Amino acid sequence: MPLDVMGLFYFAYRDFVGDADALLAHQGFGRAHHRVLYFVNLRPGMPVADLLDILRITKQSLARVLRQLIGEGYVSQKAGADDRRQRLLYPTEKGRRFFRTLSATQANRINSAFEHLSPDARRTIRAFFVAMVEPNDHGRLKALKLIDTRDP
Amino acid sequence: MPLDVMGLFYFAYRDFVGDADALLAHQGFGRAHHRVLYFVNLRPGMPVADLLDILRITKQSLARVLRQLIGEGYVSQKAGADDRRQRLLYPTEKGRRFFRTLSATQANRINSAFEHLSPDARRTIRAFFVAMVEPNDHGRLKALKLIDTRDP
DNA sequence: AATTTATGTCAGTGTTGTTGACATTGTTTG
DNA sequence: CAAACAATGTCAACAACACTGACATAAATT
Repeated sequence: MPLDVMGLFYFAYRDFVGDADALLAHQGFGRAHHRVLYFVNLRPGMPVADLLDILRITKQSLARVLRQLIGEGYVSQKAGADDRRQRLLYPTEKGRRFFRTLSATQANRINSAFEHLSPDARRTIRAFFVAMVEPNDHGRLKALKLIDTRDP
Repeated sequence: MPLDVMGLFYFAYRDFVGDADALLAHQGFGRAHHRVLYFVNLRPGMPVADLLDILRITKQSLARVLRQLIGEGYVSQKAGADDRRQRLLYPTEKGRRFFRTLSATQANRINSAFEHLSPDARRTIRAFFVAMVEPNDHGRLKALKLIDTRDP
C-alpha cells in the first residue's frame, strides 16, 4: 500500500491551502471563500450551477459564502445573455486583486517546487494529478481548461 | 501563475479523500477520524502530543474524535514506558481492519495513477510533494519515514 | 397554460474546528 | 522533598461550513 504517498499528499495539501489562511482570516473569510474566488477568477462568467457542481456543496451552503463575497464587493453577478435565469459570476477589480494576493504564496510554493524540474517532469506531475481525479470529472477539467482539450 | 496546478491539486485531493467518505459515514465517523486512523496505523505507539502537532488541531478537538475511536474499539492507549504521563496510541485489530478497508480505494487510485510510470517518474512525484511541504516539517516527514532518512 | 429549471431564502441541525479554564498524574528541578 | 512544569483529559461556549427540508420567484420549455 502506498501509505507514503497518502501521507505526503496530506501534508502537501495542508501546507498548500494553509498559505492563504491568515490573509483570508484578516478579511473575515475562510477556505470556502477562497475556493469560490479561485474558480470565479479562473473562469469569469461561470453560472452558479457550475460552481455547485465543482464544489460539491449545496446551494444553501454556497449562498452564505457568495452573499458575503458579493456584499463586500469581491464578486458581481450578471444575468446570462442566452438564459436570463442564470446568474453569471464575475470577480470585481477588488476581487481580482485579493485573489492575486491570496495566490502569491501558493504560486511561489508551486513555482519553487517546479523550479529545477524538466518540462517532462512537470508534465508527469500534472498527469499524475489528472489520473488521481475521478474519470467522470475529466470533462470538467477540460471545460475549465485545466487540461489540454486535445488530450485523450 | 500556475493556476492549473492549483486547480488540479484541488480536484485530486477532493476525489482522493472522498474515496473513504461513504465507509466512514457508515460507521458514524468523518474525515477527522480517518486522519487519526491513518497516523495511528502508520506509526503505532505515537503519543498524543505528536498527533496534535501533525494534525495542527487543539487537544479539545482531537479529544472528541479520539474518545469515539477508543470507545468503539478502534484505537487503544498505553502509558509510555519511559514517560508514563504519555498516552501512546495503537490501533486495535478492529482498527487495523477498518483502516485497511478505508485505504483500499485510495490505494487503488494511487496505484493506478502510478501504474504506467517509471521509477524515476514516481520519485519525481514524491519529491514534488516533499517540496510542497513546509521545510520546517521535513523533520516530521523523516520521523514518520514518509521520506528517506538519508535524504538531504 | 402548465411544467420545469435556475436561483434565492428561511429555519434547523451536525461535524469539526476554536478559546478559556481547570483537574490529574507524573517528571523534573531547586 | 516540595515546588514547578509537562502530558493529558474534560467542561463549556462558540464559529465556520457543511447538511436537510420547505418554499418563493422568474424565466425557459413543452
